[in-house]
Amino acid sequence: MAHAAQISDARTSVDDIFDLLRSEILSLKLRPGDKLSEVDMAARFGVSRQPVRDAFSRLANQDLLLIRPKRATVVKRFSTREINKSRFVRSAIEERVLRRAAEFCDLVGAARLDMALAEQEKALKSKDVAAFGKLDYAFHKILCEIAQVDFAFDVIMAEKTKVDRLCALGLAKEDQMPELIADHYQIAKAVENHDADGAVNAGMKHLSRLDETIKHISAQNADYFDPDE
Amino acid sequence: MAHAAQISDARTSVDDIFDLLRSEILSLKLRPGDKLSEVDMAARFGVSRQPVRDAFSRLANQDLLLIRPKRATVVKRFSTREINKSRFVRSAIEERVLRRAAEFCDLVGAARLDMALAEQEKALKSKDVAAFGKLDYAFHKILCEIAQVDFAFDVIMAEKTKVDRLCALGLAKEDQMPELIADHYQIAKAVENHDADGAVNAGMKHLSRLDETIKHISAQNADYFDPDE
DNA sequence: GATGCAATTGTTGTATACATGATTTTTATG
DNA sequence: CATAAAAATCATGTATACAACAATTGCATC
Repeated sequence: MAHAAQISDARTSVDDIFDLLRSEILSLKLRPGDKLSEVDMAARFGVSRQPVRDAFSRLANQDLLLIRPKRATVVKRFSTREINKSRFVRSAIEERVLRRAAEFCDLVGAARLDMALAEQEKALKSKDVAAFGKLDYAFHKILCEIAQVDFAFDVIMAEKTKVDRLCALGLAKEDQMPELIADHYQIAKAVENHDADGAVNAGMKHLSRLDETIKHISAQNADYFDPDE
Repeated sequence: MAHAAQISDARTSVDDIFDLLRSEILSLKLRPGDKLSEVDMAARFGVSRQPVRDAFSRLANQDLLLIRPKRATVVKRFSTREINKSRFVRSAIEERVLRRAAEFCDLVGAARLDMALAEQEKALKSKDVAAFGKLDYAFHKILCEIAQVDFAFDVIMAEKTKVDRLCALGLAKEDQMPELIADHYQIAKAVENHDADGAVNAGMKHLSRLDETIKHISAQNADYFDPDE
């Protein structure tokens, strides 16, 4: 879900504002708790309040903004409940994907995985973190395609996006790349060998790395978290 | 997700319009492909276009409306891809929930399940389909609570809602109640006996009933479906 | 009668003005 | 100086008017 409501090619100013604000929120240029004013944004973009309102509304529907009528609009804080939910969903989905991938992987699929791994190694060598981020997405997408459940990637990406905003707070990703690639290697090889349990084990280990990162970050940035019970 | 953007107690006219239209769409009073006009709705609710616009925007973000700039706004048709996605997600989540429920179920949990089953039997006897619908939701919610993953119910409900709109097209639910309750009984007993595999098997059988219903409906109502490849 | 063009209608997008309520600042008072 | 009430400010909610474009309709023409 959470996608483009307009497939149409006609981009409106609402689309522009929405995209920009979204990226600023996800990259933490706008931080949890920051207040946003419709009139300020309108001035910034040189438009009236109306398009800004629409953009705000969309962002609120994606749980990135909290509109408090008659008070103010703020960037949403992290919620431990939402994080747990996201983690749970992703874990459940990925297990299914990996089991199916191990079942259906053929020579073409194996070749695609190997190629993806090679590109990741290349990104590692040139320490290109941004490129690795994209390759990470691509890797999981390939797994979904091998598993013949393309749509599962929608879900994974949606959940991953939520957590990415949190992880942007974290330490240098550069240091994590070797471990992550090693995980990917293990996953790919298990899938290629039709070893479903092995793939799931490797996948769960892969996901569990996130847990530690999140624990670490949430301890250090309590002010970015919702004070939910 | 798909929740209340406003936790606040101040309900606006946008909230009213949103809730009403949403229920009309989900209950198929408004049918896939139906055109909605902002001015018509505004007149109907006795407000200006603006609140209607906001409500439309929210519904579009929940994939219930499709806003086509400068053209029209229509109730979204069903998409087989979305249905498959929903089915996949729910299946994966429910498996996890059932495994955990079987692991964590204690006497209190067992008692709650038994009580829920009794209420369902009562609804069956009085042929109260509406009541059974709510009890169905409640049953799955109890399972999530026993599994200590309350948040999983959010996901299940979100996915269930999507499919419910489709199933509203279907045959009399009255006839299905006995089977569904029998499923619930099997699930509950397996969970109470800490039989994870048994619970999952029963759960998957339970979900697979939906598949047949959906297949049947989609064959008969092709015009309500997106012409996606 | 069929066809192509033009005017009309209907749709959403945007700008502006005002309403309403929460927040902040100011001011008066003890 | 502390405190409380009142006024000003600032936030979003709503109404109205106009703009831009797509679809439809009607009419003239062949």
